[in-house]
Amino acid sequence: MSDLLERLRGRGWRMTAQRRVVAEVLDGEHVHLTADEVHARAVAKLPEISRATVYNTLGELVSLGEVLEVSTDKRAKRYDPNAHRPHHHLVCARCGAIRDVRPIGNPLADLPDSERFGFTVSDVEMTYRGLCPDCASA
Amino acid sequence: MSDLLERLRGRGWRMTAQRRVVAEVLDGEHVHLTADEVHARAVAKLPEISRATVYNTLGELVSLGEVLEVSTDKRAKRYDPNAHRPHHHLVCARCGAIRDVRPIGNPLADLPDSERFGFTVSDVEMTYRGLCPDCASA
DNA sequence: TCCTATATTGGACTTAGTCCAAGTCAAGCA
DNA sequence: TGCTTGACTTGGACTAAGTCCAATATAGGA
Ligand SMILES: [Mn+2]
Ligand SMILES: [Mn+2]
Ligand SMILES: [Zn+2]
Ligand SMILES: [Zn+2]
Repeated sequence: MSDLLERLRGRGWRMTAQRRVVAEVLDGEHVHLTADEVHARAVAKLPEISRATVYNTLGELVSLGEVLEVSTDKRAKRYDPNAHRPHHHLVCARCGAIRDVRPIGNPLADLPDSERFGFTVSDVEMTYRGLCPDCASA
Repeated sequence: MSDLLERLRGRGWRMTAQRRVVAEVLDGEHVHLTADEVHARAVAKLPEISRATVYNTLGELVSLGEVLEVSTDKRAKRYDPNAHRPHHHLVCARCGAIRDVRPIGNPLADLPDSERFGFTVSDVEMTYRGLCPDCASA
């Protein structure tokens, strides 16, 4: 994620301890944390970081296209650092576990003109639901 | 929607003025109202109906499978009476207009085993995004 | 018509998130 | 290296969406 920090510096960002910590927390694959989870992990590394700064930083990262907001459940938004390789999500209906998935085919092409109601369709978001191995065997 | 009222009576529901009004408000196609919108329209017909009752009734309808909860934007949940014919949604990114759509093919089959991570996948929810005719021409 | 389990109500409470005025500090410059 | 300053951070107040509850009302069966 230090390439992320580089890109941000390139865009004129001041490199503060808070922003560095948020970027660190958002590192890895299958990472889909809520703002409060990001805050909790950030506090572990930098105790004085505020909720407001976490929200600010996440919002900035989203509007720069470096992080995606996903709303797979009906609760808090989740923040997904895997923004540069398009993907969809598979969610456990019981425990909430989330995985990144890449279905085959092009779902945009599967919406016939007669079902477009004159819209200019540019994007599709898919959420698969089911039970993860742990929850299925319990 | 009076067949809905019949089904509810059959399930032992007391038929109150409040429940009748909520059911009336949720009538039609392409209906995707928030709880507050349902409440506002219900108040127009039955001024003394409370927010709590609207939430209670919507929750009951959802758990009976008569109404779907959809979260197409990141704001309030929307309530969709079109629960008996499976469908997906097409949302205008600018004004929020929502249409019911039926893509061709079976998106469940498009998720290869190697992308299932051992999950038992049972369902998929698709949200197409774009601009509605009005917003595209503005 | 009466009775009572079921439904409704208003308001307090919670959760997720936004906003702001005041204080702090990163980074360019002397 | 030390100043300066505008960008950044902070805590707390505020909002929106939704839940919960004790008190009250009523649908529908006896
Ligand atoms: Mn993801
Ligand atoms: Mn719908
Ligand atoms: Zn699970
Ligand atoms: Zn529109």
